[in-house]
Amino acid sequence: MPRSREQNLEIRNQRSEDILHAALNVFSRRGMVATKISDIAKEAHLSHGLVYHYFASKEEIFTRLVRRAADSSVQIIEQSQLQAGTPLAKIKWMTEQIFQSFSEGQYILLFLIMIQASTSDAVPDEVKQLLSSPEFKSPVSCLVPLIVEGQQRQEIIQQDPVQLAVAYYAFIQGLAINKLQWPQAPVPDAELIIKMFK
Amino acid sequence: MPRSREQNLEIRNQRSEDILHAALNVFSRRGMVATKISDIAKEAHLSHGLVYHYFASKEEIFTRLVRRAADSSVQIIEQSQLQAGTPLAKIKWMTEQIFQSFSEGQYILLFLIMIQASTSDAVPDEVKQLLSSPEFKSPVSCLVPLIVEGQQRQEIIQQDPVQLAVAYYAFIQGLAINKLQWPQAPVPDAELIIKMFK
DNA sequence: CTTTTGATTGAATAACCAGTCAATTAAAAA
DNA sequence: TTTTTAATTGACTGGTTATTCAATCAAAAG
Repeated sequence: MPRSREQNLEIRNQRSEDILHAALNVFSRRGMVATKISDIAKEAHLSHGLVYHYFASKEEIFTRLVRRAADSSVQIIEQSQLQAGTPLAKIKWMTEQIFQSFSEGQYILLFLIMIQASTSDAVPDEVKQLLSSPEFKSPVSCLVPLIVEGQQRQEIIQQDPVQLAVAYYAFIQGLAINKLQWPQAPVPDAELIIKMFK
Repeated sequence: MPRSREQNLEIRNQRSEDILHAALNVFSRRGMVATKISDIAKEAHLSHGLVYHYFASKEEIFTRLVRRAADSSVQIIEQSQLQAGTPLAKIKWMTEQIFQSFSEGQYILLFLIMIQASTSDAVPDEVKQLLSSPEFKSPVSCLVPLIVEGQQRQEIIQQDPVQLAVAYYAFIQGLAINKLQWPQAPVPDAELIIKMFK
């Protein structure tokens, strides 16, 4: 008798997780196109044939990771909305969460995948559709209402809220990229970025 | 009789400039690896064979653009040093120059090439050597002395100058990337980023 | 130890693309 | 118009990599 259904399921979950994890590491450093399936297989310590047993293509793997990255960012934003306190306090809390995750190691890679996805023309069509679909909430558009509320309470400077949100998000993206370039460089204090709202 | 030496020289200069210009556009949107020589040729309205008449390889073209980008950034930094005024005023002037160039259109693409060059593992070895060579001055290391001077004059907040420089540069990089994603989004005022030093 | 089933492998194939080169074209001047 | 020379073209070659698939392996249970 062979393995039970559950045992096989567990193996499959484990393997596909291994592959996604390996792919995240390689994609974030080399980009999707420059990454060979054999690079992913090597990183995950398995054969390239097995990668195709679990995923139809390199593009499917990339798309899965973009989905995951989008989910993560939504999660962080939603959690910050649930925090008690003023809008600015929520933004600060969110910033601290993001900075903390930058120092840990997997969320920042998802962040970098997201930057690739939204920056490069050389991504799968499915990714382009995902990012331009109405249900995809960009961090900038999520941030704007919070900023407006803070401005009504006079705790945030009176400036174009979209511009402030763009600047905030640009800063975060820039720090993520910097972290990739110099992993040992310290992440600044959340207060430094919050200053732009005052 | 054929064309004169000068006429041919002019044609060659023009063509190689066409190719570099086209390559800059395509590279910045698709990345080096995802860009085919035929993409560059199409963008420049000439045949792919001609690209090889002027350049030995795709990598040579990319490396040339990275050199150009490095030169541009050095130029802006040096110009800012020549400005009259306090260190913070110099930084502000530099920021304004950079923001202005972001709205124009070719310098920002060089900036994006530089980000690719320093972020991706999939760049030619020559680029890696260039960026790690001692004569290459990174913007961060150029900025640190200026920040230290500003701190001595009490016009810049007393914080780790490297961290401030990293944050400043991250912000600039992030804005460049944002501009690629949403070209119509307004570039913020230089004063917004200067706040972090106060 | 044998059987069963699905995970796993890697040789084989197919598609793509960088880079080459023989042939063509275009411009200038005789 | 003809000649000369260098720019320009695009069919072709070689190497690389995505993807397939027939064969093998490994674990569980009788």
